[in-house]
Amino acid sequence: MIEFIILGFLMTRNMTGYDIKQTMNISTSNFMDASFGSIYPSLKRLVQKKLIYLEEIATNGKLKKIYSITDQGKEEFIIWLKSPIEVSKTNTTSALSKIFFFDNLNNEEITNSINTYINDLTKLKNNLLDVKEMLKKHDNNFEISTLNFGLDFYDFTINWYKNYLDSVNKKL
Amino acid sequence: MIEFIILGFLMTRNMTGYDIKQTMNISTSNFMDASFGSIYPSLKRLVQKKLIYLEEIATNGKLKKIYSITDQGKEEFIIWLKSPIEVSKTNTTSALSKIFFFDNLNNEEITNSINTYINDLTKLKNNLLDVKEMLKKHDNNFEISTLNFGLDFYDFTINWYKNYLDSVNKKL
DNA sequence: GGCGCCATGTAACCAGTTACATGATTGC
DNA sequence: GCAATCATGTAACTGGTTACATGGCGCC
Repeated sequence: MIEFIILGFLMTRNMTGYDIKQTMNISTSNFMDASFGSIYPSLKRLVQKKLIYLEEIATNGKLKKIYSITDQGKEEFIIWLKSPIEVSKTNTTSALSKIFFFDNLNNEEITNSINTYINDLTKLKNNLLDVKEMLKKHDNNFEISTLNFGLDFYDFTINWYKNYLDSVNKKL
Repeated sequence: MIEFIILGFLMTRNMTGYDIKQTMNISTSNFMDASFGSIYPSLKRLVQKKLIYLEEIATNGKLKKIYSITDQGKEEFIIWLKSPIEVSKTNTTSALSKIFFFDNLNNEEITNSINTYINDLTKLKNNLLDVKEMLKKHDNNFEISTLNFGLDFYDFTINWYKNYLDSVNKKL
């Protein structure tokens, strides 16, 4: 996850590990954050995989490590970005971390991705409706509020992404 | 987390590790799940802490491990249940895992907990509004959709819990 | 001269999951 | 007889966080 976020940032400009952390603080920290303890090791791994490369720049006698994305890195990032958004029952991070970088895709690609996502969410919602019916029939006394929250949450999310799609397509 | 869920289940009846997993499957899996690989080690730890105890029952010559909650376990569970619901920017699990077990609290305790939660959510929402204003002023071009999702998500959640409170208090 | 920010890094820990291993019992 | 379910458990891995360690630079 964090590795793709880093690639996404490096799509727009070259950065140090510290820059990445600062940028996350003001842009993504609302839905996803990472500590230096995960950023620096991720950078190391990304260099090993040749998805980014490292230039050590001497500024005032001090070394700064500037990272840039490679062509292979760009490719892998776009593959990840286009891959279906993982549906989660409780967590919105997976979807948000992709739409944050959607300016790297064209409108058709965005529309496809979001439509697939809305479809997947609708399936989950219908599954949950089935569960609710089943529980009702079997007359058990489990707390139903959490299940209702799930249903309302799916409705909210599905609706939100429908509106998002509208606004994306109005831009053209 | 999973340890408290287990305690919550044992509040109503004695169970084996397997029972706990089955019960989670039909009741909490909508918002939280756990594998055997976390359930069995958790049970071991809970016994060590004396929050539950173990009776090995021979059924048809085969040993079954039945776990029961101790008085100390009940106490710790209620302390956890009454403790403030952790606010999360993207995840609903923390809140749901508590309201699932709220039949262990009285209406006043539930109302206090939810009001605190709504308050905390409102603070987070206002922080995010400030961030949005700041970003607007500084005219940067970060994707704003994710921030808007955050705001709408807070609104949805705050509203949902207000309605939940109404329904809880109507029951009396 | 000391505070805050820039800058990089690692070791220990955490709360789980996945995959594997084992074996009894039940129902068709 | 064999598949599904009941039942328990562990080792390796995962994707991080927290805390710690280090040191330079700018500025008041």
